[in-house]
Amino acid sequence: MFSKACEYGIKATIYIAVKSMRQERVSLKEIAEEVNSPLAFTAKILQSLAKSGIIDSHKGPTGGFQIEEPKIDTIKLHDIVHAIDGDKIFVGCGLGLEQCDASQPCPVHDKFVGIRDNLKIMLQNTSLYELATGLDMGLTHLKR
Amino acid sequence: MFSKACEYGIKATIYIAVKSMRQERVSLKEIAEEVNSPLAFTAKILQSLAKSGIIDSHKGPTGGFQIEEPKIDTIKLHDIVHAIDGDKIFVGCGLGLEQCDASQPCPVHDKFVGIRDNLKIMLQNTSLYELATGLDMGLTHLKR
DNA sequence: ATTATTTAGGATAAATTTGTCCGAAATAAG
DNA sequence: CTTATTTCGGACAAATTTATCCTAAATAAT
Repeated sequence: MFSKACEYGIKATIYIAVKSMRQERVSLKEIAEEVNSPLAFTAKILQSLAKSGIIDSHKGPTGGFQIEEPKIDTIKLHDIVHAIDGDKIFVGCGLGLEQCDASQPCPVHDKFVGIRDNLKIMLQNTSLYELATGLDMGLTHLKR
Repeated sequence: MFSKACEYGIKATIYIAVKSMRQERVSLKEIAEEVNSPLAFTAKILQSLAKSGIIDSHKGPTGGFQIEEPKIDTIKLHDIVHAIDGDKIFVGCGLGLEQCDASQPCPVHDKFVGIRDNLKIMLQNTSLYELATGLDMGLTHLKR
């Protein structure tokens, strides 16, 4: 469903959000450990999330990543996925046809659009805040 | 969503079904042309579909691929996807966790399960027959 | 200023997926 | 039986994704 990059990115962002809600910055090292993801690869992903403006990064000692608190509420899962995987999940024909729309559909067009709309709505409706809160309250986990 | 292999496999199977409903066998060459897929790669996919018992293959002149007519009705999109991509679309955590279930969920578990159930139900409910019929009636297309 | 720490970013490598090539095996037809 | 045709199957190649390594740049603290 999601790429590995996206999986790591989502987990990392949720973890950063939890810490940010406590006004704490977290280092790449800590993130990779707590999220069980390859460190160097995670670095790349965090880099692109930083460029997308979803997270903030700071170099040097006491540096690390964080998310401006007010943003935690407005950032949606959709934003994270889009920043990492682009719109390829949301766009394009289910069977790879170049031209496929309601007026000239592929055989699975309607059904595929239905599923994808569900996915899109879900991603747009779930906020980073709720994901981070669930983790912070111990209702969910990010490792293993 | 689907792998390229799966996209080609679905298109090919639908095309074979349309021909089979007219008691015609089709060659790999014709399939690849009509479905706009790389020939040699398509061959591999058809091979695995044949091994899975979804399609029949015959060597030699007048050989080619076909589907037993009564099967066209019972084969579901789910069967095709499963034969090619296995169950990886249907199984496993949305964030790649090894241990993730309702009792110890990842942050997106519930939402992810919901989407995937939709997908699974859709795949299990759409028959090859309806896909082939739509194509045969000119309501859908497989090229471009 | 110097040093230690941490992210940025480019180069490279490994793994997976996608795609090609070619000879072997089967088989229909002359 | 020979030949032409078609799928089978293994080896190989290209492209993409995943992952690592290393140096540079920034910056906090002494």
